[in-house]
Amino acid sequence: MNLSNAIAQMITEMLQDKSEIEIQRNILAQDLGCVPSQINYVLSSRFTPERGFIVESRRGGGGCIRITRISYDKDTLIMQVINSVGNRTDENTLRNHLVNLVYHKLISERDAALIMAGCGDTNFKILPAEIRDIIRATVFKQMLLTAMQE
Amino acid sequence: MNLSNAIAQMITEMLQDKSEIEIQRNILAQDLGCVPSQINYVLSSRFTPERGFIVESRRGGGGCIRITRISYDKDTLIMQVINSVGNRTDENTLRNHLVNLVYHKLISERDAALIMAGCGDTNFKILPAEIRDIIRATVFKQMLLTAMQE
DNA sequence: AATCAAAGGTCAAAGAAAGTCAAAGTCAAA
DNA sequence: TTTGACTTTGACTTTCTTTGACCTTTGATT
Repeated sequence: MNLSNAIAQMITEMLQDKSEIEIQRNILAQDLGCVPSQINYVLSSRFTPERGFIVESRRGGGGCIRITRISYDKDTLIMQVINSVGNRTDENTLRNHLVNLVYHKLISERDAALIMAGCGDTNFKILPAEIRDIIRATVFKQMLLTAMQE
Repeated sequence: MNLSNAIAQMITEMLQDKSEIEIQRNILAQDLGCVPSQINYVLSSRFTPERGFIVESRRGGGGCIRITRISYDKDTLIMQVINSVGNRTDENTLRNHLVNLVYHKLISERDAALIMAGCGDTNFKILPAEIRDIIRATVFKQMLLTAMQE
């Protein structure tokens, strides 16, 4: 496992029973033995809005980074996801959405796996990249809506 | 025996008592004394959906290749379907396959609906017809295998 | 106000995987 | 013997990660 995943896991654990934590970037980096900017990398690659997080920060003395898990109104989360997907989306963003949907128990892990299988980049290898993202978005929305029925 | 067969056999052995392994391409290649891209060749020529495998990968630091095997002695009909689909298929044929699979209780109606949602012609409207059938077949096989994982 | 130290932020380069593709090699069948 | 399928190889590409130099913001001190 690489460093970034370890950091992400640690942060996730800190968030286990709270909906919000505050960390000090330099301290965390020192504890982990990595450079401070690596924390930023982890946050921007994994604690994204698609996965249901808000990240805020304050600089200067006493500064810190606050990571908040967004709580959604379930009825509208689906529509928000579909909206934010729009008519094109890449594989990673989609995976993030799915992680979030599963977390909020709007779809099962199984359905998520099935959807991911249908939307993975390998399926669209023969298509030019721009078209891939369009097809992916279409397939995704169709499947998601189907998964939501009943 | 040629190199590719040897590599395939080695991977098969690694999968003997697990249903899933993760390998590092460069390391395996080095162990075997072959160029890394040969691993890709073996995977794409032998560890295909038709033979009951799912192959996924991550690039970058800490990246790896995951190979999942579907236990196919048990699921013979599934494999027959996947094989008969081949690399292109139209929507109607697919629907018939799904009806048949549901009838034999090899997949749930729900899974069938999800798969159909992912493979329907509307999703591929913007693609030329020949390509549609190719993408559809790929998506279908991928999803069907995923649905089979317990 | 001016300054300073203590945060955190940005960005680009280097590193670490895996993927792609086409050229060249092999070998059996027609 | 020519052809065509399958294999081998390596140069080049893409994606993700790690690192470090430099920048900006903020609160405290003078």
